[in-house]
Amino acid sequence: MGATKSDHFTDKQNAVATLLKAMGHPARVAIIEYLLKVDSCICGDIVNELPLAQPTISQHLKELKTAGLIKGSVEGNSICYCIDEKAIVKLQNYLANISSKLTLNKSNCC
Amino acid sequence: MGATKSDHFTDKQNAVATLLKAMGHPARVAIIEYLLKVDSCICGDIVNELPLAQPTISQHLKELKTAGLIKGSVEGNSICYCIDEKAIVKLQNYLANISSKLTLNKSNCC
DNA sequence: AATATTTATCGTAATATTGCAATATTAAAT
DNA sequence: ATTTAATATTGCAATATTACGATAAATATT
Repeated sequence: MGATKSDHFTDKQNAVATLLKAMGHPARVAIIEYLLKVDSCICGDIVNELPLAQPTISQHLKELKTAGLIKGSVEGNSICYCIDEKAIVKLQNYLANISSKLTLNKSNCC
Repeated sequence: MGATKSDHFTDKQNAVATLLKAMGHPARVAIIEYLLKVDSCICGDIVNELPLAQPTISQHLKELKTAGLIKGSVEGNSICYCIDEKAIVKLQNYLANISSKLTLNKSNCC
């Protein structure tokens, strides 16, 4: 084996896992942070910012886009990427929900 | 290649990525949700709840534990697992920070 | 002590991910 | 139409992950 058994879990669980996994790599965290830093979605530049080869970054950008964490639109001969706020909010809400349930249940034994 | 170049990124970026990655699998999302559902950290049972073999679950639990998302303590002949609130809060804060910066920068072009 | 129960570890096969060089694609600029 | 610049795709090697059967380790129970 080796393939994740996604069909055994709920759609919600798979959806959340997909988002978390997409962000679960330092290069992709760095990309998100860079997009955040440059404020609006500045085009290009990402390759010069990170210590990775251009094809590698392109691949990471694709993964972030597929997961729905960033959006990209063609802008001249370069491409303009920016964070998709909706995805971030989704994750934020999911974690906030866990967190609030945890603080409610103070019966924790560990 | 194939190994992540963690040494090229900041400690913070690596730390966040590690947490996100640990949660970035449906089985581990399901484990977290189950621990949340049963309120306090009930021991055992996890294997019966999920559609995966016992060694596989044991492995996922280990990953969650290594990442710091859950804590486990021996309780008789079984082991008592529960969510480590600190890790959840860390992720929550990280995403909240991104989110607030995004809503501030309404100069988004996409 | 022997048995049962629970969890961990080992070994291994299947698959996925990461990273990059080489190359292709696309659109702007000359 | 050529050249330049930016991004994507392909192909491939190295490594990591996922999953499970078999087995081990630890503790409870009888």
